[in-house]
Amino acid sequence: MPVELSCKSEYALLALLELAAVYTSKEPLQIRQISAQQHIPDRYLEQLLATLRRGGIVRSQRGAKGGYLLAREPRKITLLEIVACLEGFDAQTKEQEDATKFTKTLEGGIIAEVWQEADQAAKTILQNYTLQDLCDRRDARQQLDLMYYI
Amino acid sequence: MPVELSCKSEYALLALLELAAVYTSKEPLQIRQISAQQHIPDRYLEQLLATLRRGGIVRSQRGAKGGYLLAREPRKITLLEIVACLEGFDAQTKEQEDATKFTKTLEGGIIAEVWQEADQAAKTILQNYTLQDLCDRRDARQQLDLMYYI
DNA sequence: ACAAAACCCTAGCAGGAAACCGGAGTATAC
DNA sequence: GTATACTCCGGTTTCCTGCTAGGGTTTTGT
Repeated sequence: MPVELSCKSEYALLALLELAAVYTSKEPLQIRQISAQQHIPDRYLEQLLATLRRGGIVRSQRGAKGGYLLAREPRKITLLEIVACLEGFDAQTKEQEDATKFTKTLEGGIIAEVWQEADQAAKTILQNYTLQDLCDRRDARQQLDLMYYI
Repeated sequence: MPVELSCKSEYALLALLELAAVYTSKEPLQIRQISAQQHIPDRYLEQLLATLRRGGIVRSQRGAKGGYLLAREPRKITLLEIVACLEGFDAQTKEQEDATKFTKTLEGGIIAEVWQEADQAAKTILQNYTLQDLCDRRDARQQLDLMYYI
């Protein structure tokens, strides 16, 4: 299981899906609403949304009647961008880490190269999925479930 | 950095590279030799080699003049097999975990599917590399470094 | 102006996994 | 039979994740 889905990323994606669902209304969604809907600890979700805001993925409206909105349209937000924001690899930090950590020894460098290749393959998958894609897939699934129910 | 290289896997791969280098001699390599060569804590390496033995990747010779050997030729050992042995995902355990953990909610199921796709992409890379490939690449690199030195 | 609603920061804790160490036992070579 | 080296099992230390806590700041509604 090289690619692990952390609880953190899971929560963030669920929250972003909620925001994407109401994106066209331009109305902010509050932390309480999201946490209640998706069963996420609200104080924890607050931190995640703050991180996403600093990463330019959502923007916030302070004060009463405030809340969170997507910073861009769901089609313009890739899953890679989201996990990169949360897990905090700035593309520089990680390159340096992987490049310098074991390049001292020849074998270590070889191993790091292969791992980076596997990493790149996984990243490419996440790069090619947008929030909109997830919404579309959910809607399709929901439609399907409904048909089976009838 | 979806795909992380754990210290455990790194150590194991370095040790296996040492074993692969002397594979044709049929002579066992001792823990002390490997740990000294690659700067790995010997008592820890012992555990890793025990795991690899239970996974059928190396075999051991007890007693004086004992040590470890590869169970098969380096060409027949894939990197995926190695990390699967160490990280302990039996292909059953992980499938169940990913399938049941969040399929209760619709959104969670969608997310898990995408993650599994990314995971599969990374696994495929590791599946297509063998120990022999790493050895070959190391030898080529070594040759190159030597040419630059002269 | 004032209070309530909501976001904003920082610190810290509990649990568990990863990394590592030690001691007593067991098989093999000589 | 002794030295050598693996084997089993348990303990310790360190680190990270998920989560909680308590204060602060900004905005809205009246």
